[in-house]
Amino acid sequence: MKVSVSKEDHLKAIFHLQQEQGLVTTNALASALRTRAASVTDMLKKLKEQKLLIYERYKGFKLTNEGRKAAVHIIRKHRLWEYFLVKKLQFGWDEVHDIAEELEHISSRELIDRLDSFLGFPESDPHGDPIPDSQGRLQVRRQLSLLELPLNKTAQVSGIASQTSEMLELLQYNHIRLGTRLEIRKKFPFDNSLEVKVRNQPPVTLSAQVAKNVLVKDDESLAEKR
Amino acid sequence: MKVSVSKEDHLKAIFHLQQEQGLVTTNALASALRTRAASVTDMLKKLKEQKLLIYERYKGFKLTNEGRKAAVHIIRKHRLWEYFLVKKLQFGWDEVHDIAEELEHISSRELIDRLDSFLGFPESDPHGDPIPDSQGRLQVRRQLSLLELPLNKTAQVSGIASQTSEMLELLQYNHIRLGTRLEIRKKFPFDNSLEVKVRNQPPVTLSAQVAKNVLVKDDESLAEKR
DNA sequence: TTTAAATTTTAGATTTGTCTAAAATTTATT
DNA sequence: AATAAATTTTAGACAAATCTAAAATTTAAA
Repeated sequence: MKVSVSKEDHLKAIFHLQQEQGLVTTNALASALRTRAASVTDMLKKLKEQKLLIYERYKGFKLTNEGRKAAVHIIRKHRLWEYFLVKKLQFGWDEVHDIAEELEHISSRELIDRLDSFLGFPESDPHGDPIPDSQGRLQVRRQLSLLELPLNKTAQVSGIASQTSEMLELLQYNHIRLGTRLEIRKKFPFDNSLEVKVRNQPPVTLSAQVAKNVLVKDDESLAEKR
Repeated sequence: MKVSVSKEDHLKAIFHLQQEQGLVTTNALASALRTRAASVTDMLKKLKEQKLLIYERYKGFKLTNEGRKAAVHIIRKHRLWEYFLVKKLQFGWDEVHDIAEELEHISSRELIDRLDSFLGFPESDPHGDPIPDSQGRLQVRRQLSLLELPLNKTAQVSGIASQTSEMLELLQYNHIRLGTRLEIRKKFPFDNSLEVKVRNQPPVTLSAQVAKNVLVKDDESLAEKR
């Protein structure tokens, strides 16, 4: 039985939700894929039949090893194509997602491995997300609070813990939002405040209270996944 | 209404058969696409509805201007990707067809125009077939026998009319096969034999009997198509 | 020009992926 | 614990692309 485009989309979405939320629900998956819960259920059964998913009705589901491997390979393709589009074809990093969304379904493994080599085995895509290698190894970047981030390690904002509008305004003012890459230049033990540097911006100081609520993913945790 | 992958395959096949055979029949199309005549009929109706095809039952069919334009664009994509695969990813020219067959269905026009530019606006793909430009202009190369090819005009072997094993052995020995580029250096009126030059090979002499059965496409007929 | 053969089309089925509406099940709340 | 609310699944329908078998039409041959 084939792994269709739609099945690949489901695998990928399940993988991402598993990473972000831990557990995945039918509804969450449906809304991530902009489809209906009933359609998701249908697909879950098919993926189960292909042993890509462990699934029991009403009891939740998660990827098998094989399913995870398939998902990681799709992510590898997506990110390599994004890198290609930006670095070789001069697209802006914000223009490439939809095109990569199509390219990721091209099946040839040989193609992808050669593309990888042609691009010089890049480690992360234009958005800073790590590119799995040809063995399916993916650097995992765990989420931590900005307070815990070591000095001078670049990281990417991956979440805001407490979203009061006052806090968002403050972050906005300092050019910090989801996806922003930044690093800590200085830590002040007196009040645990931090000096933070964002690319193309002057350094800014954040209080511990704010920093605690800014979640980031560091770029270099080399934990091996799968 | 969308133009699905399958519709694109049909448009492309119709275009190619139109070029080679002049008229296209339901059966010929079915066999080119390895499908059944009934399925082709179904698709013809859909293409007609989208005004990509002029079609009346039992009376044959041909592409409209719009249909031809769509077909040429798919061919453009196919050939640019082939060029990319061979020139940038170091694939052999004989390994790229199936991969390009998938890539040609990626929809972004922007992508293709940038790819074209990245590749330096190549004029023909690794098999020597001309690449349509972004306006859909396509150099047409007509097929002729090697006997009719003018002196010192490069051409590419596009077919062997009579495929006896003796003849194929002779051609093999002289490094001539499908896709080989060659030109005629000398014509001997006495017996109509020819001296032929293949790149990286010493010149060889072919009898008229052989030359008559070697079909080539010359590189320079600049007739404009659509 | 009738008949036979080949081609093409229609009719009806099948598969895949999707949907809505209703039923089943689980989770949360009095 | 009983009921309400939310979630998930089933049942049944639909569109797209395909198929087989039979019917319609055209072409070729006797």
